[in-house]
Amino acid sequence: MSSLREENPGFQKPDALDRSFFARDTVAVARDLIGKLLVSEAGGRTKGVIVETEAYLPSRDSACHAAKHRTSRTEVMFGPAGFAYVYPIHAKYCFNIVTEVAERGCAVLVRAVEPVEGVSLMKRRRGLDDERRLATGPSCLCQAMRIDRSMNELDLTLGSLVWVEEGLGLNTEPITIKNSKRIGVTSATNRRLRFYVAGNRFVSGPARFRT
DNA sequence: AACGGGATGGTT
DNA sequence: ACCATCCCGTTG
Repeated sequence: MSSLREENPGFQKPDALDRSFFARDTVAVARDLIGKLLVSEAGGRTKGVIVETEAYLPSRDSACHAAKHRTSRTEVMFGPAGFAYVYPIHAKYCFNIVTEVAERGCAVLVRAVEPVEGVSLMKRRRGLDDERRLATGPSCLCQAMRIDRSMNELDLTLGSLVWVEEGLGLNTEPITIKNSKRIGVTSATNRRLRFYVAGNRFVSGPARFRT
């Protein structure tokens, strides 16, 4: 009886992207999230432009957590789109957004943002001054924006605590979105399911993964 | 209860 | 290339 799992169409902030955005093909959502704004009001407001994502597909994707078994950990992935799937790994966290229709088991991992608000807060949380490294990498992003396990199963379309907004892009220049193999994934490596802003310095991975 | 493997990230 | 660190799913 988790109230988080209920859909609340009447209470969403105008700014938050609605469920119809997330309830689409996972690759399309991963690609379209590039350039959008990720906002967190957990312990103070932080905001960043999404510059890197990865798609984890509902079928024939052995790297997707939901692929093998439906367990308590992956339960939220089988619910409606627009909910957060936050899971721990190596004593850190990764932030995902559930996609498509319920029962499929798929999501998009947000791997990096370019900080645009709450930079000093991010610096304090990360213990760093180097802006480039504040929210580059999925677990660094979570630490910078204070996203943790308590946000698992949060409805992001409510526009409360954590949500995604329409962005005007990184700057006035047109951006190029490129794709590559997913980082750290050892199976299903034939598919190019990682999307990133070409040449953006806030994208994670070695140099050849950022150009 | 015990075990092994990560959608990591920082260091060598 | 190595490994600290810890959660989770599986196996016994």
